[in-house]
Amino acid sequence: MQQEIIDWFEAEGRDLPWRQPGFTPWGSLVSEFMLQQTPVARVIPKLEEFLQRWPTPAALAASPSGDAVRAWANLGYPRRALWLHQCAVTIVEKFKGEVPRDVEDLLSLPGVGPYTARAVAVFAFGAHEPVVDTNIRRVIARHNQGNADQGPPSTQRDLEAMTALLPSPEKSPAFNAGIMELGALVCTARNPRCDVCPIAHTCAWKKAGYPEHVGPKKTVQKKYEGSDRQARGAVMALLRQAQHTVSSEELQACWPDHAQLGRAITGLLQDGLIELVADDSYQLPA
DNA sequence: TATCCGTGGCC
DNA sequence: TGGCCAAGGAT
Repeated sequence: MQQEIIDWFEAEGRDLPWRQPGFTPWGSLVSEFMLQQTPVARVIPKLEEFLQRWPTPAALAASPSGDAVRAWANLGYPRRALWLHQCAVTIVEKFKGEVPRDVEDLLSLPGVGPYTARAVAVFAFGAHEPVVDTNIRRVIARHNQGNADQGPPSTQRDLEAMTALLPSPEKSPAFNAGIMELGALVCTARNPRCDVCPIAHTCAWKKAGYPEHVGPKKTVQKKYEGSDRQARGAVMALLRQAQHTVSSEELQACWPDHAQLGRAITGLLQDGLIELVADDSYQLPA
C-alpha cells in the first residue's frame, strides 16, 4: 500500500504552491493555517498575496494583527488570522524568527493543533511523523477498516492508526502527502473514483461490497443561515471593508436581530477580533 | 466529548 | 433547494 501510494502521488499529485521547491517553512505554516477547513482552490490566491506581503514571521509580527485579519478576507474563521499573527510574534520572540521544527514546539503555538504541527514538521522539515487529516482518516477507514466513512475524530486513535502505516523515515513526507492527496482526489467523501485508485485491489471497503457506514457518525453542523456565526461574519465583513472606524449605529444596520448582534459584538471583542474605540465605535485590532 | 467558530461550492 | 463537505483548533 505505502509504495503504491507514493508512486501514484509522484505521478498524479497536484503542483500546489506549497509543494514547489524552495517553499519556506513559514509558507508551510501559513498555508496549513489557511487550509484548516477552507478548500484548496480558495486558499491559493490568498496565500500568494499573504506571503508576498509578509514573507517572514518577522514581517507579519511587525504589522498590526488587524492587517492580518483584513488580508484574511473571506477565507472564514478569522480567529485563524489572529492566531497566525500571534504565532509570528512568538516565533520572533522565542524561536529567533525561525519556524520551529519540533512537533512539541509547534504545538505550543496558538492555533496549531495535532494536524498542523505534524504537517509542518513533515512537509517543511521532512520529519518522520504521522499526519492525520480528514482525507487520511477517510482513506484508512475505507481501505484498512472497511468502513464507508471516518466518523468523528479521535486524536489518539487516529495518530496510532496512521503511525502503524508509516513507511521508512525518508519516505514519510511522500507517503503522508500521498495518502492525503489520494483522499482529496480519488477516495473522496462523495463519488469516490475507485476505478482509478492505486490501492483499490487491497481495499477492505470495496472487497466488502461498499457497505453503509457503521458506528458513530460525524456530528452535523448547525444551520448557518440566521445563526450567531453568520451575525459575526456580517460584523467582520463590515469592519474589513471599512476604511475608518465603524459606529455602533452603522453596525446595527448590518444585522436585523439586535440581541444576536449584541452577542456577536461581545464575542468578537472577547476574541480580540475587534476593538472598541473611544466614541462608541469599532475597528479591527491595531 | 460535544459544540462553537465562516464561507462558499456542489449535487 | 438545502444538507453536506472542506489539509482543524479551542474550550
